[in-house]
Amino acid sequence: MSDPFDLSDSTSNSDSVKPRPDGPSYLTALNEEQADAVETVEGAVLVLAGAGTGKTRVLTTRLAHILNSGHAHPGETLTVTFTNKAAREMKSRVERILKHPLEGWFLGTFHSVAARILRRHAEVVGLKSDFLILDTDDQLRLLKQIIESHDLDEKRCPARSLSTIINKWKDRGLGPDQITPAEEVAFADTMASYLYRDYQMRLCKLNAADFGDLLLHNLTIFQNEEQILEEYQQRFRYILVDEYQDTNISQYLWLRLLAQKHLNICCVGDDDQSIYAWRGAEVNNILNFEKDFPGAKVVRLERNYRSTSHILGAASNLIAHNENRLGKTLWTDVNGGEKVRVNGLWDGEAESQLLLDTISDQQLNGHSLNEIAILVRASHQTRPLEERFLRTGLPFRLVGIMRFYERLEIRDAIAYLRVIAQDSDDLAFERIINQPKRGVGNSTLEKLHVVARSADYPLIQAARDLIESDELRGRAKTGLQDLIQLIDQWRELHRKETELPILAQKVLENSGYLEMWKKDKSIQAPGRIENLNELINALHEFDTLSAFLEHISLVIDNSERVEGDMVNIMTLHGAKGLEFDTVFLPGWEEGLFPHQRALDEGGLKGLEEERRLAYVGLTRAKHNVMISHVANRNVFGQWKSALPSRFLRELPDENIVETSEILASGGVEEINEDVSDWNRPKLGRRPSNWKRLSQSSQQKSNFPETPPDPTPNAFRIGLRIFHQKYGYGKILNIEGNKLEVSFEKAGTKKVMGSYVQPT
DNA sequence: GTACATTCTCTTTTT
DNA sequence: GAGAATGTAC
Repeated sequence: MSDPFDLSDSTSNSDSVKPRPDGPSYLTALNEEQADAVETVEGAVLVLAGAGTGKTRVLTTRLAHILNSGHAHPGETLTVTFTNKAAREMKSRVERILKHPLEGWFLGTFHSVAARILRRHAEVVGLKSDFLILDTDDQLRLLKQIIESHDLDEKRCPARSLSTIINKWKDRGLGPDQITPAEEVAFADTMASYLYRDYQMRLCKLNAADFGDLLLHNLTIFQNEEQILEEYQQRFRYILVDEYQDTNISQYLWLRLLAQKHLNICCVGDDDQSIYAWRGAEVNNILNFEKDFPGAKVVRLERNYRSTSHILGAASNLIAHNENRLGKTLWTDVNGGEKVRVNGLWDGEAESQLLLDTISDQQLNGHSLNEIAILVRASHQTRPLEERFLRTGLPFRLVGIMRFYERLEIRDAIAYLRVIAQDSDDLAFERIINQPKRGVGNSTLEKLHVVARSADYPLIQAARDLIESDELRGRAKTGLQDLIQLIDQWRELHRKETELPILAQKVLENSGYLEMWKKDKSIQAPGRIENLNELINALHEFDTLSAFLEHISLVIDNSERVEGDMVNIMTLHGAKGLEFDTVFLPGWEEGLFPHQRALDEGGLKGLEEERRLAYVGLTRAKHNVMISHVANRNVFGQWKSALPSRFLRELPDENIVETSEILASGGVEEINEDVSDWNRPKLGRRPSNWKRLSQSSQQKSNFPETPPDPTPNAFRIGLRIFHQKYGYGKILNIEGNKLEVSFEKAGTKKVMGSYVQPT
């Protein structure tokens, strides 16, 4: 069975390889450019590797070659990737080439390597080596508290915006002291840098670091303690970097500091696949490489071993519309193949249906479902697909959409464990204090905060003190007392080195947390209990609680079921680095893809990044691509009419086959006019007057999701109608396109005529 | 003061 | 359609 996560090149490129009688066998499988990139061991090397040109092969072979040829011991190499998946893959492939397992080297994500270094020198930046790594959710809670503590209006100064601002500063390597007045942004009357400083102080008190801190603290350590920097510079004789186009400034500075001594750095990347600018990635890092490392060797990999010429043609033409790129010409000698299919459909329902039908056909024709992927722009697009898959009974897996460790119940359970591990973990304590309900509400919590703040000690300590005093009474007091007692018991178990699964089991049972979900009769509850059991199960793999907590904060991998033959559903971002026989790309509509927000916030740059995303999507496919767009999409429970994505216009006719069930009168021509005008109207603002060519999909499905017919209904008073949300009702009055309706269940409401249907 | 019901706002992508 | 913020009932 094929493994969907196998990053190996689909096609062996042995046919194109000139015989290379010299050197070890792993080198003989490379083409000329690849071999050049691998064998240029000394000095700085930039490998510009287009999609499907054997990038991973080059990186792994190069590392194996450095080790095998005696240039360095594993401990003298540093290899950084962006995802744990990529790191794992790289490790196993290098070990496969060398035919023995390796230990003690630095191979991992930027964040995990930085965390490892930071733990060794935490005291330099005022942390203890067992500092806690906060994830996005924790960070947001903390910022919210800080905003509240300064009596700022949360509506006008949302924690989310502040986190974006602070993260951006951190991505650029700027600590609170480096924020110049010119850097200050409009947030709460230029209080952002002040709040940033406050936030960092809070983190320090909590003995915690957020994702950005891992790199930023590393930089501080390197800049302040020269001998520590030198130690690492000396140690890392060879540095390898994957996905260099995605590095942000602090990662870039980090790499540059580390590489300064030996200057043996090899970065692999593709500017056309840079899709993380929103996260601070700086494409200039790749564009400036030769300036940063004078005399650097640049190797271009342009021979594509993955896709057919039609797919490559479509992708190349699309990406050629970007102005900001180094420019590469991918080529293949695999000619022909099937053209890229483009389908216009009436609504999301019809789209899902078409996808499922096509997939069923492929399955009948003996295709492996593992080799099929549906790549969406935004994760909420997966839900209607899921429902359709479940109804049809076709197996599927969601890759990276709902991360296991981000689930509510898992986060709660982990919070319990965190409280056991660290007294100072206020965030975790706050999370579990009234979960399950034990009568400790907001006002009690506020009292705890006041005490903790004035005495400058952890929340849990404040709880202990308040129980002793007369401040609390009733259920708040007993509830809190019981909780503290339980925590002390659990800590005792932990001290006695109770096995983690047993400890967790006891925690979940004694706390009543498990019971809470057992009593819950919502549909999700059984699934949550299952997840909790899965968590207990996962704990078997860890010896200590702190090892587990470290794992979850950085290796937030999904516990996906990889086994079995299933269709892969994931976001375009999540698909980078993967490849499949058949790729479905639904939702190519203006506003969704390119996403309106990317355009609003990023302008032309935003558009170009969206286009790169489209390029990434297309180039995942080996043999078949099917793109689809719909005329009506239900966003938010509201029907919006949508125009086909401008990207469709950028695919050459000779590489595509277009079929459409819809016909636009007005609107579609407008999309053709001026490609450089990125500022399109918002999704559905302009009526597009779609006409359905076939009624088939409407007849097939009489689900309430069916969008309103675009032709105006002849409403009259007394007509019985159906509304999606309110159900059946009678029209009482008509004012323009607004109707006053007396609903059978929901009472009298005013609704838009376009949202009701005559029955 | 807490728990429950209701309203209101957002949803791009992630280590 | 969910999660949080707000309002209302104990």
